[in-house]
Amino acid sequence: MEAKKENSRVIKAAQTKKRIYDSALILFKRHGFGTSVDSIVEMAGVSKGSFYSHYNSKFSLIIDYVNNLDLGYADFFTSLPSDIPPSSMLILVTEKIMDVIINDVGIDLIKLSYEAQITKTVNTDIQLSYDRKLYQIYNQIIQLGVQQGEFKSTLDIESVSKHCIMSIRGITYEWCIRFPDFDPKDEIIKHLNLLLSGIKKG
Amino acid sequence: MEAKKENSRVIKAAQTKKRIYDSALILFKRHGFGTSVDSIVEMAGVSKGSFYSHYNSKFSLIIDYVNNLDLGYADFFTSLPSDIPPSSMLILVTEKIMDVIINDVGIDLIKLSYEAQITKTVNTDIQLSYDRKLYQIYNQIIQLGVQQGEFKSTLDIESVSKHCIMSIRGITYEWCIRFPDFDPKDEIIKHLNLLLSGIKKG
DNA sequence: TTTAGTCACTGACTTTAGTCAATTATACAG
DNA sequence: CTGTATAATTGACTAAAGTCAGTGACTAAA
Repeated sequence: MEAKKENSRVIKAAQTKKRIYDSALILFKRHGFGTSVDSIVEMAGVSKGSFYSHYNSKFSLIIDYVNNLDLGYADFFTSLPSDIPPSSMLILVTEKIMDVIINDVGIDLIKLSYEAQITKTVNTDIQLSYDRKLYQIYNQIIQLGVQQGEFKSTLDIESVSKHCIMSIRGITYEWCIRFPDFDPKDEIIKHLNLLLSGIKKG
Repeated sequence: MEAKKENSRVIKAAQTKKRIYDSALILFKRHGFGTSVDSIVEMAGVSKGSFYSHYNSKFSLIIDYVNNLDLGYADFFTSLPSDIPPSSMLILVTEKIMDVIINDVGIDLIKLSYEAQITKTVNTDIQLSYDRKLYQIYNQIIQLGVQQGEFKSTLDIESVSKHCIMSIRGITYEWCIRFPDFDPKDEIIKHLNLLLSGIKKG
C-alpha cells in the first residue's frame, strides 16, 4: 500500500471520482438506487469508461457509500454505563445496531449491499473493517460477562462474538427477504435471549 | 386454485415449459448458471417471449429447479430412532440439512437462490412451502423436547423453530459471502449448541 | 529538451434481461 | 359450422451494465 504522489494527474483523477460519487448521491436521493450509470456519468460530465476505471461496478459505488456512513455504534457502546450486566449491554448494543440498520441505512440500501456481498463484484476489505469494529465491541462485552461471572467460563469468547454478529447478519438477511412482514428488531432480541439463556433446562 | 382442463392447449403449453426447463438444465450443466436466456430459448426452439410467459425471470427457473430437488430431509427425520434425546435429533437433522446444502445443492446454486430471494421478482410461494416442511420437522423436535422435559417448558415452540431455521439460513448466507473460508457445517453446530445451552451460567 | 511510457479518460460496442403489440392456435357458445 | 373470446407464442425492441482499443495529457528519466 504505497501512497501515490500528489501530482496534478492524481488530483484530477480524484476530482473526477468525487464528481461521479457526488452526482450519484444526488441522483440516488432523487430517483432511488435504480439510477442508471448512464445518467450518473451524464450528470458528472464524464464518460462511462471513466466510471468503470474508478468503480468496478455500480455496486462498488453503493458499497462505498454504505461503508462511509458513520453508524456510531462504537460511540453508543462507550456511552453505556459500565455497571449494567453484560447481558443487558449485549441487548442494548444490538438494539442500537438494528435501529441504525432499519432507520439510518434502510431496506433499499441493505438489500443492495447484501446482494453485492453475494455476487461480490466488490472489494470486501472495507466491509471486513466494519466487521472488525463490531467484533471488538462484542468481544469486550462477552469477555466482561465471563470476568464478572455472569457468563459461562467455558465460552470460546471469539467464537461467541462471531456468532452474535452472524446472527445480526442472518436476521438482517431475513428482513431483506421477508420485508415488510418481519420485525428484525423484535426477532434479533428473541434470538439473543435464546442465545443467552438457552433452550435446555438448567 | 382451480385445476385447468387438460385440453390440447394446456398440454402444449406444459410441453413448451418443459422444453425450456430441460434445455436450461442441459446448458446449466454444460456452462454454469451464467447461461443466457437467449441460448436457452434457442436450444428449446421457442421464442424469448415464450420463456417469459412461463417464467417471470431467469431466477424463477433456477428457483424452480432448486425447489424441485428432493432434499430428503423428511425421510431422514422419520428414519431417526425415537429414543435419542431431542437435542441430538436437532443436531443430527441440522447436520443432514447442511450436508445436503453443501454437497447436493452446492455453492453456485445456493448463491443464485439467495440472490434471487433478495432481488425477488420471484414468486416465493414454493420457497415458503419448502420452509413449511422444515418448520414442521423442527416444531416436532422441539415439542418433543418440551414434553420429555429436556427443554424448558416456557419455550415458545413456534418461535424457537423459526429461529432454528433462520439460523440455518443465516449461516448459509455467511457461507455464500465467505466461501471458501468458512465451514457452514461446523458453524451451524456451534450455533445450535449455543442456542441449546446458552451463554449465561446456570 | 526530448522522448518513452503511463494513466485517466473516451465512447462506440457487446451482451443480456426483460417487454409488448401483433399473430396464431385453440376452445367454446349459439 | 361460424364467429368470438381467450390463451400461447412470436421476435423486434428497449434499457442498462459492462468492455476495450484508442487518444492525448502528463510524468519522469536521459
